[in-house]
Amino acid sequence: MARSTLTRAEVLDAAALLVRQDGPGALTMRKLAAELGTAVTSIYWHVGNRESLLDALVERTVEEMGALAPSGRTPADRILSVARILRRELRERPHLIAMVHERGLTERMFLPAQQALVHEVHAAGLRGARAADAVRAIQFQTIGFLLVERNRERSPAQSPAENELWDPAAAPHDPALARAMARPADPERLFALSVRALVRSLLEPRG
Amino acid sequence: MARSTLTRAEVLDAAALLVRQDGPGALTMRKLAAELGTAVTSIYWHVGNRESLLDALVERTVEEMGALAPSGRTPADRILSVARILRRELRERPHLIAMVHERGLTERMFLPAQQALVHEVHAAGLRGARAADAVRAIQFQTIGFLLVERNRERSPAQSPAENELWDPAAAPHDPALARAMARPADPERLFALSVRALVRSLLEPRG
DNA sequence: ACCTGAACACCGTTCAAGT
DNA sequence: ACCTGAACACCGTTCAAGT
Repeated sequence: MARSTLTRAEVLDAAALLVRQDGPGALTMRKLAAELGTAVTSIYWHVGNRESLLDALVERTVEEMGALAPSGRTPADRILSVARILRRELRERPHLIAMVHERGLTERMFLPAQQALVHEVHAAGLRGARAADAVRAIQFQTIGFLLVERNRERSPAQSPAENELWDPAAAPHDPALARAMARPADPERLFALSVRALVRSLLEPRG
Repeated sequence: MARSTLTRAEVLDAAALLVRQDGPGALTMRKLAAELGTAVTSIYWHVGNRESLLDALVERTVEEMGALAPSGRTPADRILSVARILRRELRERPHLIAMVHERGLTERMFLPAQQALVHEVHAAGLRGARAADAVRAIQFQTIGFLLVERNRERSPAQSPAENELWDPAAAPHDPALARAMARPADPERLFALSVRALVRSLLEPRG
């Protein structure tokens, strides 16, 4: 009942599964071999070594981020929709995205989104260097936000917790502010609010 | 010519040196022991194990981020100055900051900055929940920007490079835009521009 | 209280040998 | 062309033993 010969694609699939579940640290050549029912060394024949196996997974992830369709009536709305799509896609593949990030391929992964942003910013009337600045500012903000957000989620047991950090004494004249800082942030809301605020300012006439 | 007895502080110093130079991956218990001229196992007596050694380094970094003094005449200027100080501090300790980030302690590290932001946002007239949102939006943007920026620097050999990604055909009606996208971004400028744009919008009356 | 070497269970990788 | 086991050089960690 032996498998037909092992395939590079099979190796990648099994590896992707391990990484999706428990992150790259959980991907061991020996564990992977056990999963596939082969000798460790066969894997080397198909993918070279661990590093290039991970590279191949990253490459696949970058390709998967291809298509995206903005929606909304105004350029500002459509830009927000692009940001939201990015957010959703990234949140579905946290480990793999982190690996893309580590390999410095974030930019290439975001090219489709970047092109959509260029289109919208142009439609909003921005031109030349100012349009390029706006696209980059939005792109940095979106990606940056997601990196921060992901970090927060990964470590739910902050010490000290936010509410310990913000006792009312910290903002003596505005207890409502202190209370608001002590409450956990709603990332979805904060994300939309931030992108909207930045976009409003960038698309403003003059500048 | 034997050393006087080994010290926890000595272990931390030597470890910090290794990490500052080549990142946490370069910190090996055996290498560290060699550096200190002791047996590997002595280190365990002083710091427990590798993980808690790294934790201790991170703790020290968090403490070092303590003081910061905003400057400038308007709240908006002072907020920008806080963001700039953060940027400078973080750029001086890239590896350690990444470790703080990995351990989910970014928030605690940023508490002093957060408090400064609360002060300025309050001075600008914002109150309650709206002030809290503004503080968080600025904080997320600043930290996020730095994470993205750091990632770019760490991997200068993007493939394909930005200028290959942006040939003039990509933005048919605005060659100036295409040229601007093909040029490398100036992070310092983009950072100031982004923070200013976001702050302007957040501090605006109404909202 | 502090340090030591030996040993254990894990890695990634190479290589000569098989079919 | 594909797979194998043995071996190598590295890890972090534990432990009984020293002083």
